[in-house]
Amino acid sequence: MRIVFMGSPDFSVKALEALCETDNEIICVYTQPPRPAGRGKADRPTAVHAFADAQGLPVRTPKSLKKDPAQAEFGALGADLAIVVAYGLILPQPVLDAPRLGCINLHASLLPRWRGAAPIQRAIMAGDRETAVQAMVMEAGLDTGPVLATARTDIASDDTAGSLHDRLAELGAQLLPSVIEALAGGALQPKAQSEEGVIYASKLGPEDQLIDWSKPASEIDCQIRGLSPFPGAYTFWTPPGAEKPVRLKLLMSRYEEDEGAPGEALDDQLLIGCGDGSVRITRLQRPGKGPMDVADFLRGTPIPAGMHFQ
RNA sequence: CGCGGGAUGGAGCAGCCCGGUAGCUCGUCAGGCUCAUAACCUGAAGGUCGUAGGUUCAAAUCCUACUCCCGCAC
Repeated sequence: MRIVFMGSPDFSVKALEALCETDNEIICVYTQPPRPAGRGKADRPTAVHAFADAQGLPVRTPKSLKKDPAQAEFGALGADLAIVVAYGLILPQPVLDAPRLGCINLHASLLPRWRGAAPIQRAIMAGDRETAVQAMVMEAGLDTGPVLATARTDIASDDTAGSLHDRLAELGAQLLPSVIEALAGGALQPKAQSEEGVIYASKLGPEDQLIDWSKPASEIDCQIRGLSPFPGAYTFWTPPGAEKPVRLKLLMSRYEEDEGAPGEALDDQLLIGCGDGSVRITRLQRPGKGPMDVADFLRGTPIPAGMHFQ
């Protein structure tokens, strides 16, 4: 089949890789245009862009697909199918209708739960015990289409957005080829999503990152792991001798039942009291430094019981 | 020319402002204590202080350039 692939971040690359190993023809790769990113403000191509270049695949990076020239170019490809994985642009109806077999989206949640931008992080932050990567037929609505296939996975108490992301990307990559094959043979029955349990996974913002120590420990633990390693949950802490508090990113934690004042260190091993219970921090990052295990951090910077975090 | 932080034995840090013997916590190794230990005691090894220049009697520390790492709403 002649397939158009549309995707942008790391998560999409796994799927594209898997696609490359099938005998389908990838006639074009759509991805977000290079944007100023990272340190030097330089325009950086997306992960998918870089991979496609390395594979010698043709790449297109329209800013939008709402206008006609872009839509006409898409239509002119004469694709059988479009595979969309975390592309980041809305596909208008004319685009959805262009490929002979339509557009298939790979989404990292158990729909209709966590439709939208940040399903992996939101699932962990909400304390979900299970999630999935699903293939669905795309419609005009945001992640509303009927589901074609599902690969489930449990969320462990030590999962982070990073570990879950990698696992789901892998599951998605495994799932995709069989979905395409079954679809080509007409053997797949799309199943409409339930109308109950619809939740949208809104984009992550700064208000999601700052830790409120008065919240229950279970929530804070999920917040820390759900935002790790990116963008990271943080708290403010004043180093000994310093005047201003600095941002401390907390990257890994474990829920504990010990009770204590919110934001206060309950021992010298970074057990921090919360509104209900406490969390043991096990990995963190201080400004200007790389991520490190708490044991390393404490060697250079002891945190005695009683110290406070904001 | 976007802004800011950082680089010091194996790990994590202090020292730099106010140049003058390389320091802390831990790890490693040896010995001791102990029924025993990741516990405790004693001792030892291990660093061209990111790189290249400059100033100086003397530079981790002051000046200049460079490299690499990190944060700034992916």
